Amino acid sequence: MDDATARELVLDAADRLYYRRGITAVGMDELRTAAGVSLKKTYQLFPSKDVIVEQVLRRRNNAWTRGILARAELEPTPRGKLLAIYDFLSDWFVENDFRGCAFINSFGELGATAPTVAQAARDHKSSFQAYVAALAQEAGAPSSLAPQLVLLAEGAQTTAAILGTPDAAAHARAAASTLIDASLSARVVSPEAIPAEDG
Amino acid sequence: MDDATARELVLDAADRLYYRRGITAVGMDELRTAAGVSLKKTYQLFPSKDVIVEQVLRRRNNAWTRGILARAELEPTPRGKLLAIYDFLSDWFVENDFRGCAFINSFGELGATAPTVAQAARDHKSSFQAYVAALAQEAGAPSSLAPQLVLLAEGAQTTAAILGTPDAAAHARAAASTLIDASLSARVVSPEAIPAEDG
DNA sequence: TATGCTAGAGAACGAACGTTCTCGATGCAA
DNA sequence: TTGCATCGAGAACGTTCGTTCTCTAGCATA
Repeated sequence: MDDATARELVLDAADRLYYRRGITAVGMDELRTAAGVSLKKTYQLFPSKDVIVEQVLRRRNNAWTRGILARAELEPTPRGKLLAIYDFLSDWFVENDFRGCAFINSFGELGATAPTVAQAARDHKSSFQAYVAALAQEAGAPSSLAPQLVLLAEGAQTTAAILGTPDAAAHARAAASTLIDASLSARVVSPEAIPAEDG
Repeated sequence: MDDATARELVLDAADRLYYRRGITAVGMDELRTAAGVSLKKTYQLFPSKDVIVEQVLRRRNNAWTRGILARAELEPTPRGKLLAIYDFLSDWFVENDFRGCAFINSFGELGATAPTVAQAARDHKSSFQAYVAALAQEAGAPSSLAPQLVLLAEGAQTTAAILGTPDAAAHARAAASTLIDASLSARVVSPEAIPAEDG
């Protein structure tokens, strides 16, 4: 078996199992069985379980970013791209194996004892914050809007996970829409942001 | 030593240690040392670690409810009581040992494998939802408001925990204020909700 | 066919867990 | 003082974990 494909098999299985049951609850033996890669080979490819966890989280972050961007591309306006975040969440929440945000979960599980896990969660959340902030600025909103929209997205993820209510995404979307409108109507419009009128 | 005080010592220490480092990371030996109660006595008072976890979460829920209600009592209006939630969060986030919502954390850690933990998290979150819904109704807001305010509170807790940014509470409060105002100005006013005017 | 080499299955190891057991010290009633 | 019940400290037990080691089967090459 190719090393690259073995690596992928391990990370695929680890992502699935860790997300479903938690990181601590899944031992290397179970991971090996699920991945179909021998324990020896697994330890040749990854020096320790910690490294597997780290790489799983990095892959999750990439997948999240790709998903958000793909949804945003369907929308022409910054406002639409911002609201697309909650459409992305809505699709995610109704998936059968949805169990909340992997970064929030792993932070709760290991954040206090595993610095790399805590750092991965921070990186993920702050890159999401930066993305929302850039879009909000494009939309001409004051800088206070972005952190508010982020809170709605984060709250929707934990609420949908714990209470099992996928409609948290719709509530978040409606609130976001209200906040965007309020921030745009209240802003001080800079001259160059006013579109030129023809005629 | 009295049984009741021993029980309290164990639960106090368990609450502190579990919250700081996670439930799985704290063994019974460390708990016994921190509580100053012998292992034998601990197992006389609690049949298993699971039961300790369960009672710790119940106590946390009670403390949360008391804290929220105490803050609300300072405010005369339903609107003020709703915003008091975020003032409560603000005070909490700047505490030295703040590490997020214990229910979100323990759900992420054990929710998938320990049904009683998942249930405790659900109970906590749904009782908070009911509290916010009652206040929103008192304020005369449509039923769509409460879930939105809840998302802000949940998002603020995870964001403040992971990113270490206590200002998440202020962002949530500002957003809540906007959402409350928007929902009240847009509502269909029932006749008896209009205050009588003198003169 | 003989010989290295590789790789997989799973045994083995040391540590840590939750829980139980042992044993010596202590306190109190008679 | 003696006998007895209780209690704390920590050893012990069985299990599980992450990680390493052993052993055997298969395979390519001479």
